[in-house]
Amino acid sequence: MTRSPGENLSVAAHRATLTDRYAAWREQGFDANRCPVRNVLDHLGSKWSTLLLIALAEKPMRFNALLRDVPDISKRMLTQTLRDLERDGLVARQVFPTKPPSVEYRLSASGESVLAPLTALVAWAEQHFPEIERARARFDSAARDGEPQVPGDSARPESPLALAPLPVRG
Amino acid sequence: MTRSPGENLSVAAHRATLTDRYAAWREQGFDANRCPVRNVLDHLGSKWSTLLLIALAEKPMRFNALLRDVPDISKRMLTQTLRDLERDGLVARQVFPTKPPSVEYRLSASGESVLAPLTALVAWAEQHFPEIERARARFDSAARDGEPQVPGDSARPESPLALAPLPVRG
DNA sequence: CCGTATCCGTCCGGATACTG
DNA sequence: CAGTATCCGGACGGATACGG
Repeated sequence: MTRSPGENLSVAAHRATLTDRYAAWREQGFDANRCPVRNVLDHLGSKWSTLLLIALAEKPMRFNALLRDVPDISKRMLTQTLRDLERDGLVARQVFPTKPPSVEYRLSASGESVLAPLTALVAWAEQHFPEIERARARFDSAARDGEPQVPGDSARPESPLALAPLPVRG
Repeated sequence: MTRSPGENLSVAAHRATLTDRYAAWREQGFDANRCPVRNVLDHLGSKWSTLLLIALAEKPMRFNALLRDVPDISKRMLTQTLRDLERDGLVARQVFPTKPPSVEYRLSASGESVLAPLTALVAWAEQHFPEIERARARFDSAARDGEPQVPGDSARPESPLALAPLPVRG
């Protein structure tokens, strides 16, 4: 476990920020309507929204272009996700009265501003993807084997100096 | 619309990165199993995972402590979300053989490393939350009014210099 | 205390067909 | 071209009861 002090400091800073924000939401009663995580990130985390934002990051696109570009998305979900993004003001929809009509979708200023944190998250995801796959494989095989006690495996350190036994109330 | 050139450059950089990554996934046939967005971010975007990561960022916690701390989550969902996070290697589960047994959950090294991009996204969400709420209100009221053509409203600029009319093929 | 098991309603999301 | 309408299976997610 040789970690650079810089890394630790950075982690500590993020930890402090998140803890602080978390406390702030808590003071507001954790109202789902006022908690940005539950209100904004839930949206961004929906199945197709990030993929659409990334697709639109390159250039404005029309409905069927997006349909071809983003694989496996259905018309229904494309419409719905675009509507949600439009409602949140991240994507602007522009209709051209041609015949047949054409509709173009583009990132708004808000939509462009989310690219920065999104890029960071995507970079993290790509970087840690192999590690995550390994973790999943380990977890799944351990589950299949009935999670036996592997003597040499100190990955899950059954700490001997445990918590004090809890007083059993009631 | 006075935007600093620095902001524009930054947007351009993120745009380029995302476009590049997107092209890479496309070359791999966009296999859902190999696309980090669909594979990793879908998980992080699930209803409770980010909230749990933030809660655990402060300090390791036990099951019932999390249950009290994160409002509105049920036992079922807490168990399930923690399992998912554990499977992905973001959270480590440690059992202490006390009586009654106690279980502690803590961020793993991976889990700590995700705090950085997560903090960025949370910060974005908090910062743009008022703007998003305004956008939603505008969208909803426009929908109620049957989306009429408002003369003075140049928010949705029905651009006169539109795309060249599309050649109607077929 | 830390879960699992079960039931059950809701909504997500795909397939298909139809419209302006 | 750009959607809407409808159907429908299955996953999500809460409530409750029970187990180690």
